[in-house]
Amino acid sequence: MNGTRRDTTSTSPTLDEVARVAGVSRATASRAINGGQRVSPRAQSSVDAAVRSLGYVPNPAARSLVTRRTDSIAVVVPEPDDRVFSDPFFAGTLRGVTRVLSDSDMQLVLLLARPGASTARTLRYLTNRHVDGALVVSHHRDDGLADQLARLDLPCVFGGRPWSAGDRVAYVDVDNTAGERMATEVLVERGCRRIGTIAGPTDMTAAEDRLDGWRQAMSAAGLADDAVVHGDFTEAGGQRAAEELFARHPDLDGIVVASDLMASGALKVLSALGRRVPDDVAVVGYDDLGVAERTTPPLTTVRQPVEEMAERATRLLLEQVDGRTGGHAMRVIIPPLLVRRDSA
Amino acid sequence: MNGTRRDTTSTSPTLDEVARVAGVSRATASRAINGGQRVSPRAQSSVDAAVRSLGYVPNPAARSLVTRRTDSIAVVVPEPDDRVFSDPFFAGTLRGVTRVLSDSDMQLVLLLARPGASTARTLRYLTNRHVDGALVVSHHRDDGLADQLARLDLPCVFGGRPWSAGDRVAYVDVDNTAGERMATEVLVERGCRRIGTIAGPTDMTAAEDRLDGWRQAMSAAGLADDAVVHGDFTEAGGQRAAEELFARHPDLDGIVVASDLMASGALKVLSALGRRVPDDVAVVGYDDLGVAERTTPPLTTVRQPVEEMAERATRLLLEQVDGRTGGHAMRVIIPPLLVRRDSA
DNA sequence: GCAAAGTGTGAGAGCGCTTCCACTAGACGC
DNA sequence: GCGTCTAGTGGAAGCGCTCTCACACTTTGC
Repeated sequence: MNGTRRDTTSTSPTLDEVARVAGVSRATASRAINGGQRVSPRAQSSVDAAVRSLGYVPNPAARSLVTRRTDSIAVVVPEPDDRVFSDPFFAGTLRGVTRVLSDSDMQLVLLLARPGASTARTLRYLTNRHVDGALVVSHHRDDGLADQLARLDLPCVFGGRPWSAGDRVAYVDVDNTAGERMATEVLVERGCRRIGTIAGPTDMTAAEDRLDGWRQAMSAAGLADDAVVHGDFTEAGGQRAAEELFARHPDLDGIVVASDLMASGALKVLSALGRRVPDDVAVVGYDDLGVAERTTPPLTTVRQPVEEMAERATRLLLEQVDGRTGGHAMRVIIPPLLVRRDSA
Repeated sequence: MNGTRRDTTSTSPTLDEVARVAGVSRATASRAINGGQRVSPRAQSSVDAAVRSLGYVPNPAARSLVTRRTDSIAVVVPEPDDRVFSDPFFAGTLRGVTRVLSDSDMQLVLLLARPGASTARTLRYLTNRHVDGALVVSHHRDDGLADQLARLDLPCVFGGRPWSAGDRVAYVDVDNTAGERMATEVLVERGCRRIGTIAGPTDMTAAEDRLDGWRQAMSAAGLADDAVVHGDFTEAGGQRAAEELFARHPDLDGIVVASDLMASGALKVLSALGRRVPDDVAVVGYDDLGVAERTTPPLTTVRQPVEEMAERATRLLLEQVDGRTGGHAMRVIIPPLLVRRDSA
C-alpha cells in the first residue's frame, strides 16, 4: 500500500498486466477474455497466452460492479428448523439445483432464514443484487416472503406453489391435486367404500391441494368426504391423526395419507389396532422419497419427482436471469407418478 | 441505458444520494454506515434517517472491490457423489456451519466439485477472492486440493485431517486413534480374546487413524493384531469384509468396525452365520450418526460430534479471515465419545 | 497563553473491470 | 474511383464504494 506497489503478498495480476504482456489495450484484452467478439485471432491468442502465463483470473467484484451480475444464485430456505438438511426433500432439491448449475458457471449461495429477524436480513441480502436470482424452497408457509420478493424485481422461482402471490411469481410444482386424486382412485378401484384421509397442515399449499384432490375423487366416486383429520407431516403426527381418525370412523376400509411419513405412523396404529393392511384397511401415502419402501408393508404412494422439480425450477430461474423469458411469471406443473407397492 | 438515466427499473439508491439527502459528504456517509467511527451524533443520525428513507443497501460488489472482502465463505465438497446431501455427516456439518455463520453476517457458498475438470474450476473460483475463506469437507482423499489451497494463501480450514499438507493447513478432527482405541478397549474389558477389525479405505486419514488406534489397543492388551480386512465405509462393503474376516478367522469373539454402516453390514453376516451379538461376537461401530440406534442390536459405538466439529472449524476459519490467528496453521482435535448400547 | 493533541469533515484518488465511442484500415459495390 | 460497410482497436468514462490525507476546529496540558 505505502510506497512499493508490489509487496510480499503476491498481488494477483490485473487485466492491465495481461494487456501489457499481450501487447494490446485493456479493452481488447477484456473482449478477448469475454467471448472474443470483435477480436482478431492474433490478439486473441496473445491474450490467451498472457492469461495463461500470468495465471490471470478476473476479479469478480470489479466485474460485477459494472455488469451488474454476480453469477450466483441463492437457494433460499425460509424458516429452517434443524432437520432441514437431513430432509430428503431438501437434499433432492439441492441435488437437482447443483446438477443444473454445474453446467453453467453459476454458484450457489445457501440462504437460511431462521424465523424472525433473519428474514429481514435475507431480504436485505437479496435486495441489493448480491445474487442474480433466488430459488425459494418454501416448504412451509412463507410469511409474505413471496409478496416481498415479487416486489423486488429479482429473478425468482419458487419450488412449490407459494402461499400468496402465486399469480405474480414463477413456480414449479407437482400437480398435488391430480396426485391425490390418483391416490384416492386406487382405493376406489380396489373396492374401498369408506375412505378417510389424513391431510397435511392447513397452512401449506401442497397439503391443501392434496386435500382438494381427495375431495374431487371422492365426490366423483359418489362417496362421502367427511372423514378428514389433519396432521403435521411427521410420523408422530400421522400416528396421532390415525388414532383420532379411527376412533371417529372405525368403519374405514381405506385411508389416503398426505405424506409417507404420516402414513408410516398410521401403519403403526393400524397394526396396533389389529387391522391388516391392505386387506382390512388399504393405505396410500404421498412422496416416495425413501420411507415408502421401508415401511411394513411397503407403501403404495405418489411420487414427487423432487430432483426434476429442482432442475426445472433452476432452469426457469436461469432463463429469467438471462432475460430469456417474456418477463411474466411462468409456472411449470409436473405430473405426479403413482407407485404401486403393497399397502393398497 | 439509452438517454434518460432514471429508467423504469427503480435504480437502487447509491451512497451519493444518501450523502446528498443527509447533507454530508460521501465519506462521512460511508463512515456513518460502517460503524460510525469519527462521526458526530448529528451526522450519524441524519445519515441513518437518509438510509432508512431511501431504503439504501450498500452495493456489495463496489464495497468488496475496495475492501477485498466478500463476507462469504465457501464450503467446499470435493468429489461429491450424489449421496453427499443425504449423508448425515454432511448434513451435520452444514448445520454446524450455518449455526455459527448466522451470528456473523457471513454467507455460505456451496462449492461442489465433481471429479475431474471441475476441481480446476473450484480452485479458480477460490483463487480470486470470490470468498473470504474456505471450509473443506474433505471426506475423501483430496487429490492434492489441500496442497493447492495451502499455496493459495486463502484462509482455509479442513474438516478432518487432510491427506497431505496436514502440517501447513488448519484442520479440525476428532481423535480417531483415541476413539478406536476406546472402542477396542470395550471389547478387551468384556473379555474378548480374539478381536478383529474391519477398517476403512486406506486412502482416508480417518480410516488409517482408526486402524492405528485398534493396533495400539491390541498391542497394549497383548493381543495379536492380524485379523484386519478393509472395507469401503458402506453397508455392502462391510458385509463383504465381514464375510472375508470370518472366513479367515472363524474364532473371532469381537470385532471393531470403523463405521456404523459397515458394522450394520457385519451384523447381517453374523446373523446369517448364526452368531449371537454380543454373546458370541461383540461388535463396536464408529460414527453414531443415526444408523447405530437402528441396527439390531443397537450398536455400541464411538460418536463423532460432527456439528461441534463444523462449528469449531467455522470459528477457526472466521478467526483466520479476521486475521486474529498468529498466521500459522492451527488445529483442533476433539475427543471422541463412547456410546454404549447392546452390541458390546 | 500557546503549543500539542484530538475530533470531525470533505475532496479526491483509486479498486479492476466493462463498454461506449471514435477512429483506422481494408473489403466491397457501383 | 469514391463512398459505404465492417472488423478490429484503444482511449476514456464510469460502476459504487472505501479510505487516505489535508484541513478546520476543539479540547487539553503546562
